[in-house]
Amino acid sequence: MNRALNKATAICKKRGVRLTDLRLHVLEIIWAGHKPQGAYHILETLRRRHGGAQPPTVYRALDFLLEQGLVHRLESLNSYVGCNVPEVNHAGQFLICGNCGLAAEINDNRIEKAIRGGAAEAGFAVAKRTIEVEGICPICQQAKRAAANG
Amino acid sequence: MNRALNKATAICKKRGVRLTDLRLHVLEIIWAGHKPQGAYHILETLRRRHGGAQPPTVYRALDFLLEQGLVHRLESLNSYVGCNVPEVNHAGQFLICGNCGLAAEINDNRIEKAIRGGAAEAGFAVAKRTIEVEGICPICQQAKRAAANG
DNA sequence: GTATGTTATGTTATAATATATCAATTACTT
DNA sequence: AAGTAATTGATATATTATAACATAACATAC
Repeated sequence: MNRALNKATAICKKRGVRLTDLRLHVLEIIWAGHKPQGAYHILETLRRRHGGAQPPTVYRALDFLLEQGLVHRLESLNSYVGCNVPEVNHAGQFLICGNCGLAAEINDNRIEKAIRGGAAEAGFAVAKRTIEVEGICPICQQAKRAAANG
Repeated sequence: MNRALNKATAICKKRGVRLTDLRLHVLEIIWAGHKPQGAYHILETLRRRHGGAQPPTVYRALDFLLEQGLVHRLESLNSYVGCNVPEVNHAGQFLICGNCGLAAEINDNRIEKAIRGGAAEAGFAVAKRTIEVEGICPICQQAKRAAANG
Protein backbone atom coordinates (compact mmCIF):
# COMPACT_ATOMS: atom_id res chain seq x y z
CA MET A 1 0.00 0.00 0.00
CA ASN A 2 2.72 2.49 0.88
CA ARG A 3 4.44 1.39 -2.27
CA ALA A 4 1.28 2.16 -4.20
CA LEU A 5 1.00 5.61 -2.67
CA ASN A 6 4.64 6.39 -3.32
CA LYS A 7 4.30 5.20 -6.87
CA ALA A 8 1.23 7.39 -7.31
CA THR A 9 3.07 10.41 -5.97
CA ALA A 10 5.98 9.80 -8.32
CA ILE A 11 3.74 9.30 -11.33
CA CYS A 12 1.78 12.47 -10.71
CA LYS A 13 4.94 14.47 -10.21
CA LYS A 14 6.34 13.13 -13.45
CA ARG A 15 3.15 13.94 -15.30
CA GLY A 16 2.88 17.40 -13.84
CA VAL A 17 -0.53 16.80 -12.31
CA ARG A 18 -1.46 17.53 -8.75
CA LEU A 19 -2.03 14.69 -6.37
CA THR A 20 -3.44 16.94 -3.66
CA ASP A 21 -3.91 15.90 -0.03
CA LEU A 22 -7.54 15.20 -0.71
CA ARG A 23 -6.83 13.00 -3.70
CA LEU A 24 -4.06 11.18 -1.93
CA HIS A 25 -6.32 10.66 1.01
CA VAL A 26 -9.02 9.12 -1.15
CA LEU A 27 -6.47 6.89 -2.81
CA GLU A 28 -5.23 5.86 0.61
CA ILE A 29 -8.75 4.96 1.72
CA ILE A 30 -9.24 2.84 -1.37
CA TRP A 31 -6.01 0.96 -0.81
CA ALA A 32 -6.57 0.57 2.91
CA GLY A 33 -9.91 -1.10 2.25
CA HIS A 34 -8.29 -4.12 0.56
CA LYS A 35 -11.54 -4.58 -1.32
CA PRO A 36 -13.42 -2.49 -3.84
CA GLN A 37 -14.80 0.55 -2.05
CA GLY A 38 -18.07 2.27 -2.84
CA ALA A 39 -18.06 6.04 -3.24
CA TYR A 40 -20.24 6.59 -0.21
CA HIS A 41 -18.16 4.32 1.92
CA ILE A 42 -15.13 6.31 0.89
CA LEU A 43 -17.04 9.46 1.78
CA GLU A 44 -17.81 8.17 5.26
CA THR A 45 -14.20 7.33 5.91
CA LEU A 46 -12.97 10.55 4.39
CA ARG A 47 -15.12 12.55 6.77
CA ARG A 48 -13.22 11.26 9.74
CA ARG A 49 -10.30 13.44 8.72
CA HIS A 50 -12.03 15.84 6.38
CA GLY A 51 -15.15 17.17 8.03
CA GLY A 52 -17.26 18.81 5.39
CA ALA A 53 -16.71 16.31 2.59
CA GLN A 54 -19.66 15.87 0.27
CA PRO A 55 -20.39 13.45 -2.57
CA PRO A 56 -18.83 15.72 -5.19
CA THR A 57 -15.66 15.86 -3.11
CA VAL A 58 -15.27 12.12 -3.50
CA TYR A 59 -16.41 11.85 -7.09
CA ARG A 60 -14.01 14.54 -8.20
CA ALA A 61 -11.14 12.83 -6.53
CA LEU A 62 -12.23 9.56 -8.09
CA ASP A 63 -12.43 11.17 -11.50
CA PHE A 64 -8.89 12.38 -11.13
CA LEU A 65 -7.61 9.03 -9.92
CA LEU A 66 -9.40 7.23 -12.73
CA GLU A 67 -7.99 9.60 -15.31
CA GLN A 68 -4.51 9.01 -14.04
CA GLY A 69 -5.07 5.28 -14.01
CA LEU A 70 -4.41 5.09 -10.29
CA VAL A 71 -7.69 3.35 -9.64
CA HIS A 72 -10.14 1.29 -11.65
CA ARG A 73 -13.88 1.37 -11.45
CA LEU A 74 -15.72 -1.93 -11.19
CA GLU A 75 -18.91 -1.46 -13.14
CA SER A 76 -20.60 -4.52 -11.78
CA LEU A 77 -20.10 -3.37 -8.21
CA ASN A 78 -20.22 0.40 -8.59
CA SER A 79 -17.02 0.55 -6.71
CA TYR A 80 -13.39 1.48 -6.97
CA VAL A 81 -10.16 -0.36 -6.49
CA GLY A 82 -6.50 0.62 -6.58
CA CYS A 83 -4.39 -0.27 -9.58
CA ASN A 84 -1.11 -2.08 -9.11
CA VAL A 85 0.40 -1.02 -12.39
CA PRO A 86 -0.66 2.59 -12.90
CA GLU A 87 2.48 3.36 -14.87
CA VAL A 88 1.20 1.53 -17.92
CA ASN A 89 -2.04 2.47 -19.57
CA HIS A 90 -4.21 -0.61 -19.66
CA ALA A 91 -7.71 -1.99 -19.35
CA GLY A 92 -8.19 -3.85 -16.12
CA GLN A 93 -9.50 -7.40 -16.09
CA PHE A 94 -10.98 -8.39 -12.79
CA LEU A 95 -11.74 -11.57 -10.93
CA ILE A 96 -14.21 -10.74 -8.21
CA CYS A 97 -14.93 -13.18 -5.42
CA GLY A 98 -18.63 -13.26 -4.64
CA ASN A 99 -17.86 -14.75 -1.25
CA CYS A 100 -15.13 -12.60 0.28
CA GLY A 101 -15.46 -9.63 -2.03
CA LEU A 102 -11.83 -9.48 -3.06
CA ALA A 103 -11.10 -8.26 -6.56
CA ALA A 104 -7.94 -9.45 -8.25
CA GLU A 105 -6.68 -7.62 -11.26
CA ILE A 106 -5.18 -9.77 -13.95
CA ASN A 107 -3.65 -8.80 -17.22
CA ASP A 108 -4.11 -11.67 -19.56
CA ASN A 109 -2.95 -10.92 -23.03
CA ARG A 110 -5.06 -13.69 -24.54
CA ILE A 111 -8.21 -12.05 -23.20
CA GLU A 112 -7.12 -8.70 -24.52
CA LYS A 113 -6.31 -10.20 -27.90
CA ALA A 114 -9.54 -12.17 -28.09
CA ILE A 115 -11.54 -9.04 -27.38
CA ARG A 116 -9.66 -7.01 -29.93
CA GLY A 117 -10.20 -9.79 -32.41
CA GLY A 118 -13.91 -10.10 -31.76
CA ALA A 119 -14.40 -6.36 -31.96
CA ALA A 120 -12.34 -6.09 -35.13
CA GLU A 121 -14.43 -8.74 -36.85
CA ALA A 122 -17.49 -6.64 -36.12
CA GLY A 123 -15.71 -3.56 -37.46
CA PHE A 124 -15.79 -2.00 -34.07
CA ALA A 125 -13.22 0.57 -32.92
CA VAL A 126 -12.52 -0.25 -29.30
CA ALA A 127 -12.24 2.53 -26.77
CA LYS A 128 -12.85 0.98 -23.39
CA ARG A 129 -13.17 -2.53 -22.08
CA THR A 130 -15.08 -3.75 -19.06
CA ILE A 131 -13.99 -7.26 -18.18
CA GLU A 132 -15.30 -8.46 -14.87
CA VAL A 133 -15.59 -12.07 -13.86
CA GLU A 134 -17.49 -12.96 -10.77
CA GLY A 135 -16.91 -16.26 -9.07
CA ILE A 136 -15.22 -17.82 -6.08
CA CYS A 137 -11.56 -17.28 -5.31
CA PRO A 138 -9.30 -20.23 -4.52
CA ILE A 139 -9.17 -19.43 -0.82
CA CYS A 140 -12.92 -19.35 -0.44
CA GLN A 141 -13.23 -22.53 -2.49
CA GLN A 142 -10.92 -24.29 -0.12
CA ALA A 143 -12.71 -22.91 2.90
CA LYS A 144 -15.98 -24.20 1.52
CA ARG A 145 -14.54 -27.63 0.82
CA ALA A 146 -13.13 -27.75 4.33
CA ALA A 147 -16.50 -26.78 5.78
CA ALA A 148 -18.25 -29.43 3.70
CA ASN A 149 -15.80 -32.16 4.74
CA GLY A 150 -15.45 -31.10 8.37
CA MET B 1 -38.98 -8.08 -32.48
CA ASN B 2 -42.17 -10.07 -32.91
CA ARG B 3 -40.01 -13.08 -33.40
CA ALA B 4 -38.29 -12.33 -30.12
CA LEU B 5 -41.60 -11.99 -28.29
CA ASN B 6 -42.95 -15.20 -29.79
CA LYS B 7 -39.78 -16.99 -28.88
CA ALA B 8 -40.03 -15.69 -25.33
CA THR B 9 -43.61 -16.87 -25.05
CA ALA B 10 -42.67 -20.32 -26.28
CA ILE B 11 -39.69 -20.61 -23.94
CA CYS B 12 -41.67 -19.60 -20.89
CA LYS B 13 -44.43 -22.01 -21.74
CA LYS B 14 -41.93 -24.80 -22.16
CA ARG B 15 -40.28 -23.96 -18.85
CA GLY B 16 -43.55 -23.67 -17.02
CA VAL B 17 -42.96 -20.10 -15.93
CA ARG B 18 -45.41 -17.28 -16.36
CA LEU B 19 -44.72 -14.59 -18.89
CA THR B 20 -47.51 -12.36 -17.65
CA ASP B 21 -48.90 -9.37 -19.53
CA LEU B 22 -46.78 -7.07 -17.45
CA ARG B 23 -43.59 -8.99 -18.11
CA LEU B 24 -44.33 -9.33 -21.77
CA HIS B 25 -45.05 -5.65 -21.92
CA VAL B 26 -41.71 -4.79 -20.35
CA LEU B 27 -39.94 -7.13 -22.74
CA GLU B 28 -41.75 -5.48 -25.61
CA ILE B 29 -40.66 -2.03 -24.46
CA ILE B 30 -37.07 -3.19 -24.26
CA TRP B 31 -37.16 -4.63 -27.78
CA ALA B 32 -39.01 -1.67 -29.21
CA GLY B 33 -36.32 0.68 -27.95
CA HIS B 34 -33.65 -0.81 -30.26
CA LYS B 35 -31.10 0.36 -27.75
CA PRO B 36 -30.38 -0.51 -24.15
CA GLN B 37 -33.19 0.88 -22.03
CA GLY B 38 -32.83 2.22 -18.52
CA ALA B 39 -35.27 1.02 -15.88
CA TYR B 40 -36.84 4.42 -15.43
CA HIS B 41 -37.24 4.91 -19.11
CA ILE B 42 -39.00 1.58 -19.25
CA LEU B 43 -41.15 2.74 -16.35
CA GLU B 44 -42.17 5.88 -18.17
CA THR B 45 -43.17 3.97 -21.23
CA LEU B 46 -44.90 1.30 -19.24
CA ARG B 47 -47.09 3.88 -17.57
CA ARG B 48 -48.68 4.80 -20.86
CA ARG B 49 -50.53 1.51 -20.80
CA HIS B 50 -50.18 0.58 -17.17
CA GLY B 51 -51.11 3.56 -15.06
CA GLY B 52 -49.92 2.91 -11.54
CA ALA B 53 -46.60 1.31 -12.36
CA GLN B 54 -43.88 1.98 -9.84
CA PRO B 55 -40.15 1.23 -9.78
CA PRO B 56 -40.62 -2.22 -8.20
CA THR B 57 -43.06 -3.07 -10.97
CA VAL B 58 -40.29 -2.68 -13.50
CA TYR B 59 -37.48 -4.17 -11.47
CA ARG B 60 -39.47 -7.28 -10.71
CA ALA B 61 -40.28 -7.78 -14.35
CA LEU B 62 -36.62 -7.20 -15.19
CA ASP B 63 -35.55 -9.74 -12.58
CA PHE B 64 -37.81 -12.30 -14.14
CA LEU B 65 -36.63 -11.56 -17.66
CA LEU B 66 -33.00 -11.69 -16.56
CA GLU B 67 -33.53 -14.99 -14.79
CA GLN B 68 -35.06 -16.46 -17.90
CA GLY B 69 -32.25 -15.10 -20.02
CA LEU B 70 -34.67 -13.06 -22.10
CA VAL B 71 -32.75 -9.88 -21.47
CA HIS B 72 -29.22 -8.97 -20.47
CA ARG B 73 -28.16 -6.21 -18.17
CA LEU B 74 -25.40 -3.89 -19.31
CA GLU B 75 -23.45 -3.06 -16.18
CA SER B 76 -21.58 -0.20 -17.70
CA LEU B 77 -24.80 1.53 -18.74
CA ASN B 78 -27.17 0.43 -16.01
CA SER B 79 -29.53 -0.64 -18.69
CA TYR B 80 -31.23 -3.59 -20.26
CA VAL B 81 -31.29 -5.11 -23.69
CA GLY B 82 -33.14 -8.01 -25.28
CA CYS B 83 -31.33 -11.26 -25.94
CA ASN B 84 -31.43 -12.80 -29.39
CA VAL B 85 -30.61 -16.31 -28.27
CA PRO B 86 -32.49 -16.81 -25.01
CA GLU B 87 -32.85 -20.52 -25.64
CA VAL B 88 -29.22 -21.16 -24.78
CA ASN B 89 -27.76 -20.21 -21.46
CA HIS B 90 -24.82 -17.95 -22.12
CA ALA B 91 -22.87 -14.94 -20.97
CA GLY B 92 -23.42 -11.97 -23.23
CA GLN B 93 -20.51 -10.12 -24.76
CA PHE B 94 -21.38 -6.63 -25.86
CA LEU B 95 -20.06 -4.06 -28.24
CA ILE B 96 -21.54 -0.74 -27.26
CA CYS B 97 -21.31 2.24 -29.58
CA GLY B 98 -20.53 5.38 -27.64
CA ASN B 99 -21.85 7.45 -30.51
CA CYS B 100 -25.23 6.00 -31.44
CA GLY B 101 -25.79 3.94 -28.31
CA LEU B 102 -26.44 0.68 -30.07
CA ALA B 103 -25.36 -2.47 -28.27
CA ALA B 104 -24.49 -5.51 -30.35
CA GLU B 105 -24.29 -8.86 -28.66
CA ILE B 106 -21.59 -11.14 -29.91
CA ASN B 107 -20.72 -14.63 -28.86
CA ASP B 108 -17.09 -15.12 -29.50
CA ASN B 109 -15.81 -18.42 -28.29
CA ARG B 110 -12.22 -17.22 -28.19
CA ILE B 111 -13.18 -14.54 -25.68
CA GLU B 112 -15.08 -17.05 -23.60
CA LYS B 113 -12.16 -19.47 -23.70
CA ALA B 114 -9.59 -16.81 -22.91
CA ILE B 115 -11.57 -15.74 -19.89
CA ARG B 116 -12.04 -19.27 -18.67
CA GLY B 117 -8.32 -19.81 -19.14
CA GLY B 118 -7.30 -16.68 -17.29
CA ALA B 119 -9.65 -17.43 -14.43
CA ALA B 120 -8.53 -21.05 -14.24
CA GLU B 121 -4.88 -20.02 -13.96
CA ALA B 122 -5.82 -17.92 -10.97
CA GLY B 123 -7.74 -20.85 -9.49
CA PHE B 124 -10.95 -18.93 -9.82
CA ALA B 125 -14.33 -20.65 -10.24
CA VAL B 126 -16.25 -18.55 -12.71
CA ALA B 127 -19.90 -17.81 -12.09
CA LYS B 128 -20.72 -14.74 -14.12
CA ARG B 129 -18.96 -12.76 -16.79
CA THR B 130 -19.37 -9.10 -17.63
CA ILE B 131 -17.80 -8.38 -20.99
CA GLU B 132 -18.61 -4.95 -22.34
CA VAL B 133 -16.60 -3.15 -24.95
CA GLU B 134 -17.28 0.47 -25.63
CA GLY B 135 -16.22 2.00 -28.86
CA ILE B 136 -17.53 3.20 -32.19
CA CYS B 137 -19.59 0.98 -34.44
CA PRO B 138 -18.76 0.66 -38.16
CA ILE B 139 -21.69 2.80 -39.22
CA CYS B 140 -20.76 5.68 -36.97
CA GLN B 141 -17.12 5.36 -38.02
CA GLN B 142 -18.13 5.73 -41.62
CA ALA B 143 -20.42 8.64 -40.83
CA LYS B 144 -17.56 10.37 -39.07
CA ARG B 145 -15.17 9.78 -41.94
CA ALA B 146 -17.76 11.13 -44.35
CA ALA B 147 -18.26 14.21 -42.20
CA ALA B 148 -14.51 14.76 -41.98
CA ASN B 149 -14.04 14.43 -45.74
CA GLY B 150 -17.15 16.35 -46.69
C1' DG C 1 -66.22 -24.97 -4.65
C1' DT C 2 -63.88 -23.60 -0.60
C1' DA C 3 -59.49 -23.61 2.04
C1' DT C 4 -54.64 -23.13 1.48
C1' DG C 5 -50.30 -22.18 -0.28
C1' DT C 6 -47.76 -19.91 -3.76
C1' DT C 7 -46.69 -16.54 -7.08
C1' DA C 8 -47.39 -12.01 -8.76
C1' DT C 9 -48.61 -7.25 -8.22
C1' DG C 10 -49.77 -2.83 -5.70
C1' DT C 11 -48.18 0.77 -2.71
C1' DT C 12 -45.33 3.65 0.04
C1' DA C 13 -41.09 4.85 1.48
C1' DT C 14 -36.28 5.03 1.28
C1' DA C 15 -31.54 3.51 0.14
C1' DA C 16 -27.60 3.90 -2.87
C1' DT C 17 -25.14 6.01 -6.55
C1' DA C 18 -24.03 10.13 -9.24
C1' DT C 19 -24.15 14.89 -11.19
C1' DA C 20 -25.33 20.02 -11.97
C1' DT C 21 -24.43 24.48 -10.52
C1' DC C 22 -22.35 28.32 -8.70
C1' DA C 23 -19.41 30.41 -5.16
C1' DA C 24 -15.09 30.57 -2.75
C1' DT C 25 -10.53 29.44 -2.37
C1' DT C 26 -6.00 27.89 -3.53
C1' DA C 27 -2.04 27.37 -6.46
C1' DC C 28 0.46 28.58 -10.48
C1' DT C 29 2.31 32.01 -13.89
C1' DT C 30 4.04 36.24 -15.19
C1' DA D 1 0.94 41.57 -6.67
C1' DA D 2 -2.48 40.61 -10.46
C1' DG D 3 -4.40 37.58 -13.47
C1' DT D 4 -5.59 32.96 -14.66
C1' DA D 5 -6.63 28.30 -14.11
C1' DA D 6 -7.37 24.50 -11.16
C1' DT D 7 -9.32 22.91 -7.04
C1' DT D 8 -12.55 22.70 -3.39
C1' DG D 9 -16.89 24.08 -0.85
C1' DA D 10 -21.74 23.97 -0.62
C1' DT D 11 -26.44 23.15 -1.91
C1' DA D 12 -29.58 20.91 -4.51
C1' DT D 13 -31.15 17.34 -7.29
C1' DA D 14 -30.98 13.53 -10.68
C1' DT D 15 -30.69 8.62 -11.40
C1' DT D 16 -30.78 3.85 -10.17
C1' DA D 17 -32.40 0.31 -7.01
C1' DT D 18 -34.51 -2.02 -2.96
C1' DA D 19 -37.11 -2.77 1.58
C1' DA D 20 -41.31 -3.73 3.57
C1' DC D 21 -45.83 -4.80 3.85
C1' DA D 22 -50.55 -5.26 1.76
C1' DT D 23 -53.44 -7.23 -1.74
C1' DA D 24 -54.72 -9.89 -5.73
C1' DA D 25 -54.43 -13.79 -8.91
C1' DC D 26 -53.64 -18.39 -9.65
C1' DA D 27 -53.14 -23.39 -8.56
C1' DT D 28 -53.99 -27.51 -5.99
C1' DA D 29 -55.89 -30.40 -2.54
C1' DC D 30 -59.51 -31.42 0.04
